[in-house]
Amino acid sequence: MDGSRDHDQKVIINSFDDYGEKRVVNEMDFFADKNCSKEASTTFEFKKESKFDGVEQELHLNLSTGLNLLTTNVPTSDKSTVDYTESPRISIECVAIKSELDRVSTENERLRATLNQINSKNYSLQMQIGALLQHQQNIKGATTVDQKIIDDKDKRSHSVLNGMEEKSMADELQKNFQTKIQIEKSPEKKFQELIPNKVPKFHSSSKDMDQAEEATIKKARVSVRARSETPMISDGCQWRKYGQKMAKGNPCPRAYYRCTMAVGCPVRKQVQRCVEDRSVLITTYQGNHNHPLPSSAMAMASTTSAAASMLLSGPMPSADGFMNPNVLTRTILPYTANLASISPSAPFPTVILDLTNTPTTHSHLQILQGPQAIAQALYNHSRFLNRVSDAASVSSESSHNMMNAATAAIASDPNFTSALAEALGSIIGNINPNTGIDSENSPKDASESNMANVSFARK
DNA sequence: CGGATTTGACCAGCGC
DNA sequence: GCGCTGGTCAAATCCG
Repeated sequence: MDGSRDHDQKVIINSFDDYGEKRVVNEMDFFADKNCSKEASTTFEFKKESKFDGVEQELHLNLSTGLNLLTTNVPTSDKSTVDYTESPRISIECVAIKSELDRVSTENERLRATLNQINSKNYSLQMQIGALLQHQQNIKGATTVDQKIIDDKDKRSHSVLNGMEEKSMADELQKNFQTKIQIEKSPEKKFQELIPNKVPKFHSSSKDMDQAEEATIKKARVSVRARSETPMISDGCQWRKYGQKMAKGNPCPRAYYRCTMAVGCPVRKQVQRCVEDRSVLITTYQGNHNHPLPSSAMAMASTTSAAASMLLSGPMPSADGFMNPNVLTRTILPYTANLASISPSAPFPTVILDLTNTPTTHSHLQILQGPQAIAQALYNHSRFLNRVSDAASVSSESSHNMMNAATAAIASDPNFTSALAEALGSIIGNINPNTGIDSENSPKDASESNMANVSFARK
């Protein structure tokens, strides 16, 4: 929460809740003329704004403190100076309010940390469930994901009817998962055979698996396409150029940068103009930062980190020759099968975020029209999470909240790049969307885009 | 003068 | 083995 006090003694407080929605404490005006009456008590108006499907929703919450903070001693002609010696009560109560705000803020931080932990664990479990269901679907064919969820739901309902306690249900689910894991081991080997040689292979032992996942995360890339006349988009990080090469098939040179915000930070990025449209700048990020990031850099860094995690959830063979990289492919965008696909030309697992408003000629790319389409896609994923959450006896509220967060972030944030990154981050789950998004340091051109494309590439 | 950029050299992976 | 390509290194150069 940040606040500022203008010369009229009106305290304006903007805050971002756990899901990135901007909350405006619209009025906290201790000394406005209209409040200068003995009967006046300080009113905090919390105005929560969100936008979905073009409908602006506002939640007004008026809180009356019951404190009469105004006195007739306050000169209305000079509101910027308050004689606290004449009104010691004002000073004391201001301090009390500030103390209370600090306490609430601290409590909020603590709850947020707890919520993040829960969300992280929840997401991890959900992804495991999704991956298992996906495997099951591919193997058995006839059994759909929805059917499995319905089955799980039926089991849970049946258990509830039988008076089983939640712990028993959890145990049952856990047993089911363990059984599924054993069942899926064989198909996993089968799947490995389908992976091209360039793809880091998933090994059977857990130790090797960890190493493979770590290596994959390091190699996983996030490519951002955005219109920009500048040679490099501003993403909040400090970069040092260490090389430039002419890439095959592109007359524009490719520049290589490394993060210089900390010694030994492994993050690299490549910047190159699109051969098809020189106004489009392609920025490819690789690696995870090993140091704290400023809020202005958090959105993009979170996206790259989330993308690496996404790619780790495992690709799936598909009938069209491409390989859908993970369960997210069919959950976040279940009705746009070609949107998330594998590009045979990508040397590393790559997530492509297309923030331009021009359709590309890539056969595997598909354009979503506007923020609402993104929100719809995210909503689809949210629905999936809801179903899985239900099946796993986990509250679906968090998924709804994620949807709201994603929608609000995309629809309300004037900086579309940050909004998309934030939305993705909140969906992926292991990112704290409350870390501030600095719209001033983000590329202007991205904010002008009203169209986005998310695709996945892996080879 | 120190940090950033430029640019040719070098290396590794891959396909033929 | 050789050539091609992508990625990185490091000396030279630039710049504030």
